[in-house]
Amino acid sequence: MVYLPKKRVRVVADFNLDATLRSGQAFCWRHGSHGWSGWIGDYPVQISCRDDEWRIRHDGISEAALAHYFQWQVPLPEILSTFPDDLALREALAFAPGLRLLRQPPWETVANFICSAQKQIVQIEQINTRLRDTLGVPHGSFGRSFPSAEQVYDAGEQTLRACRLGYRARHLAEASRQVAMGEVSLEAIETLPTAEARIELMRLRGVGEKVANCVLLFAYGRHEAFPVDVWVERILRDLYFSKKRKVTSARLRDFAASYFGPHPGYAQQYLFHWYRLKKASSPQASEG
DNA sequence: TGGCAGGGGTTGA
DNA sequence: TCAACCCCTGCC
Repeated sequence: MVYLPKKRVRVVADFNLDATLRSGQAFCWRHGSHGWSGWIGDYPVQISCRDDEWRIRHDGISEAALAHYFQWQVPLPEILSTFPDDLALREALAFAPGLRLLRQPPWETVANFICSAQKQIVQIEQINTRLRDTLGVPHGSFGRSFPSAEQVYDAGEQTLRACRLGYRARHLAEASRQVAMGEVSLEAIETLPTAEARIELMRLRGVGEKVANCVLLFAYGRHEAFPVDVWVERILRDLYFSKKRKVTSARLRDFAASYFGPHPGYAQQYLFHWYRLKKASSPQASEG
């Protein structure tokens, strides 16, 4: 265990670190006996919670950057109060109170979700680690930060295949080139309306509608983005539709856009986390 | 211990 | 609309 300097101890209301980091939105955090270790951009960070007090060790990251990443300034109760009052959401909220959507670095988020195609969370975490170990910049004995688009582009597809990305290597190599060459500006996307931002992201190789929505939600803070993957499809069909009738994916998307209010992305994160960890593993899972 | 099915998607025909 | 794409895990 490598310890970073302890520079800050602070208390944050309505913040559930475990649920936030286990909910499948970030892949650079690892839990150990001393809490969570991970990265915020190029900065290694260690966090634990004891006696309702957050103990944060880091190496130079600003307080503003910490708050931005964890979205501590977001009025969570106000957002949750906009959710429709149904049984599933009530259970999901009770299961993980204080779960927050992160604001992760755009390039790292794009790369992670390009690699996520047909992968389980554990496997995405392994790929994230291999990309860091192979291509990232060393930060003392703590490890390596996530490689930039330029570093991934320089590495080339064969190196990415050696990181066991499989067919995703070609996608990530090409996407890194598009970003490194400035064909797609991840900075400019920040200022675009969500619909235009989605189209711009989907110009990247390996980025379809689902990945684009993940990036919009987890990197750009667009709570209106609603990624529909096989889990979310499963959840919506199970909880909100009759199992006897076939429901198309397009119908599910329309339903989500109109049903969950102004923050559907937040709602899906609570449902996803709850359903994946609790409901799917319970004997009643198929009873709906 | 090895074979097999399937997984948090995208692309291109 | 559908096959192809790679690798890993769980199951038998």
